[in-house]
Amino acid sequence: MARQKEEKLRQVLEYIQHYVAENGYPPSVREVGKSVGIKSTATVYTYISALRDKGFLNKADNKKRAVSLKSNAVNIPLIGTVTAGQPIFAYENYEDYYSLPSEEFGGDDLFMLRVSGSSMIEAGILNGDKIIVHRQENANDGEIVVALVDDSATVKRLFRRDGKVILHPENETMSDMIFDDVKILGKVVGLMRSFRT
Amino acid sequence: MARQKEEKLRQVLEYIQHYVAENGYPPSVREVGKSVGIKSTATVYTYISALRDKGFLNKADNKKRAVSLKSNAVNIPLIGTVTAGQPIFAYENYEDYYSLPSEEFGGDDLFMLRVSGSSMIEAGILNGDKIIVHRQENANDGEIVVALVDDSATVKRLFRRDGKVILHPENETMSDMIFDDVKILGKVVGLMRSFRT
DNA sequence: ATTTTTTATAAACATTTGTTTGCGTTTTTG
DNA sequence: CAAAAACGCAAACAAATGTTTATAAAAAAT
Repeated sequence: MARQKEEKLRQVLEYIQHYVAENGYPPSVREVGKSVGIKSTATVYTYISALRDKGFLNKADNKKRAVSLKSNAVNIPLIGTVTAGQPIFAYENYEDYYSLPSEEFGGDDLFMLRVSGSSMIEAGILNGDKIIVHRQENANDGEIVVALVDDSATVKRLFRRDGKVILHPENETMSDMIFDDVKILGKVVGLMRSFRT
Repeated sequence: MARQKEEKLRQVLEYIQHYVAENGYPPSVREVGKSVGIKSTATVYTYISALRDKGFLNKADNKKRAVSLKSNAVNIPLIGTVTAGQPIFAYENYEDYYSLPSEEFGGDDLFMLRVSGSSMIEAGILNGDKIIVHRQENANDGEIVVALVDDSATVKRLFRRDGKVILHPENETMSDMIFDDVKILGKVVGLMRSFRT
């Protein structure tokens, strides 16, 4: 009966996936059992635990319907407004969620920002674009970063020269900003644009 | 106390959205209450019921954590390769799925394509970008389209002059392509870029 | 100010559901 | 075939959680 188990595990996982897709919330242990043809909740329980141990899903202890699939998507919040004083990751600032494949934008601490202005036009970042930012306090020379200048977030390419920090706009008509120090909010790792109005 | 209610409803809905995005499964009534600052489960219960009645979410009776959001996302397939003979929307060509907010990219018949080449660089469309395309056979003057030229998909701005179709690259170093007729695959409605390797 | 309506609370109740335990059954192993 | 391991089951238990009811507090209306 060694093979049976693998087969059952697959069935259970598949059912959970379907159930979540259909209902928007996870199934209970008993619902899984009924559908897969297992009469004991204990058996289902061990299967689900096994799936968790193998890393196919997440499971919170003692909570009802608290399994979730390891999806290959990350949910990234769009930050409405960056306020200087408050932490970026405060719920109140979340305007929307975007769900993107994690292979591409993987990792934690991601957020999105709406770009205003055309200072990065030559890097292909236009006014109105939404940039995907990895939150970090530092960045390497030449990387595109989001920095806090005058209490608002600005996107520029970062350089360090002679102990100074240079925020370089990719736009011929604009000139570099030079600082002794600058607060970096994160590094730009992606971008999204909509041509709709 | 008339206004309070609307505000609380909004808070509850927002919290549920955040919770689901973070955890993959819905919150319990008590968790909602704790976060929104309502001490009675009964109050939360009425709010959730109200949200269901107003159509903001689905809710199953007597089940734990069985609320689900009315999904506002569209799943858009990334088309691996465009083959001249075969229909674009053949499953075999689907390379991945991207789930994006429908307010922004709403509608059916959307697909994504990977851009190769830099013919649209001045429109902010770079080599390696993924464009979001609405499938349609026609487009208006001045719109950016995906057209089939020599059995492969190309992205250009479309113009019609004197009965001819002009595919105009947004790149100084390249020149227009002029045809009597051209097969249009769709109109570009969005774009996604990843700065990762 | 008084009445009415709305909103919030606490407490109790009813179910669902996660988890554990012990025992039977099947499959594998030697 | 016998022993061991793996698997499944039922039943019971323990929590978490949805739901209802009666009551208090607050806000709005009169």
